[in-house]
Amino acid sequence: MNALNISVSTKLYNKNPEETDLGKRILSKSIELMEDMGYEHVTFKKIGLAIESTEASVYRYFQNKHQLLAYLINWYWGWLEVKMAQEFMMLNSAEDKLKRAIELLVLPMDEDERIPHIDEGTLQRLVVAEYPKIYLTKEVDAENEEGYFLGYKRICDTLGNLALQINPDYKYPHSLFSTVISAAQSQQFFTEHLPRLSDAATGREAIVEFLTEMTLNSIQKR
Amino acid sequence: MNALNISVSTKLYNKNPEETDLGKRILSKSIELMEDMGYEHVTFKKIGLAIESTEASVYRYFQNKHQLLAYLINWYWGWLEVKMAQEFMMLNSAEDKLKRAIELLVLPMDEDERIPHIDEGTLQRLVVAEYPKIYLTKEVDAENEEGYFLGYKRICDTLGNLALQINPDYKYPHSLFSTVISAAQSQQFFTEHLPRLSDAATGREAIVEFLTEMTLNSIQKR
DNA sequence: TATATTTGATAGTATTACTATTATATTTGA
DNA sequence: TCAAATATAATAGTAATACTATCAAATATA
Repeated sequence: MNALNISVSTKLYNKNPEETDLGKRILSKSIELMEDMGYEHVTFKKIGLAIESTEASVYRYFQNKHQLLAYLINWYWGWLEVKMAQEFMMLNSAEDKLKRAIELLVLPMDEDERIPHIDEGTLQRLVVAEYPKIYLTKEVDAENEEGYFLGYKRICDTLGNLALQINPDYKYPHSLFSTVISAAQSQQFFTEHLPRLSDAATGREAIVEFLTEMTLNSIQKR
Repeated sequence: MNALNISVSTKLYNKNPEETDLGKRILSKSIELMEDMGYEHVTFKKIGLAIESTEASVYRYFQNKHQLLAYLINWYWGWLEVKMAQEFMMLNSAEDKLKRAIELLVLPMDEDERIPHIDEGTLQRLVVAEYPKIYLTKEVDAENEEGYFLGYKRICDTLGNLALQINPDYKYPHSLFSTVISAAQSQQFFTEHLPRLSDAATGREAIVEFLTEMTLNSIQKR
């Protein structure tokens, strides 16, 4: 049992990986492998090898690689939600909470030692590199019904509600935060790989500033 | 020869598909197939069948499916750039040009009858559904050097310069427009498949309004 | 008409994404 | 504590995919 448990929809696994040692090794090693060689180059055979077990064992926990990625990404959003809730308790204004949320999305993450089998920093980089792949498929509607995207939707809602506290007339809270969250990811990627698509040569702080300005200017009553 | 020719980097094909009848059929049918069944489910064998030729023929034009998608998406950005240039001639203020650019990104496209082998409307939907897949790979740095993302970068630059005409002190023109362009795509996708991530139940006009507001509020001097 | 190029037809290989089977551990619970 | 249930390891096998190679027929070009 963990000191902290992140809940992920049961549709995202065959057998709950958090409940066994082997399951935890699968999570831990697949984060590492996917971040190292990229989602496309990972196979269940390679994961089996990395966990010193077999391909078949991995299949017992996850139906396929896509489901495994969806699990990991949902776990990340769930964990970020917990993290945000913790930090929001120490802040009063909705504006401060939004600012902090943007920092959490962009700044590097420390390992949460309550959950030793998951390296949150590596997972964050994995999400940056792979995240749109879980919904950009022809199966999106079916998977949406199975709860594949709940984690992400909940975070958008939370932040959208903060925006409405600042300006109850703001018309686009969902669009704004799905945009901000996905920009938080893609600006990190662009800064590293396609710098002409960002102005953040100075690093992550600049991304935070860009997103914070964009968010607050959009919401503001005028 | 076309009345209008969109130039795409020679690194994006083995043999120029615009130069032969078979090549044009490959473009036309692969847009259709990818939009219908999704990138992942398309194979060169299926394209070969659709063009009433063979797998090997498709390989003569493109090294692999990823390169083919990159070609199509670059073609789309090239074409959009031409379209924007045309429309901008009829407008005076930078603000009007930005507004029109956002409409072109979001509103459905009519077929350009100067280019009969490419259905721009279908291609636009393909870009919405698949576009991040061309850069979210471990090969991104190598492919960036080959010019895989030039079309996109040029459009970001053009729009960024318009923003600087409105406010020469604006600090994040590249970040802003890579964000706006990618939000233009993802909001279309979300509206259709994950509506809780957008507020555009009323349709594309709402997306245009959301993006226009966000853009102008971000740029504005204050 | 000779030559070069493009295409069509076919074959073959390595890898991937699974499914199935069975023997052996390990856990559970009566 | 022993029997039953469950989990895992080891292995095998299949269909599809992503290519590469070969060669003859068709077509264009000089």
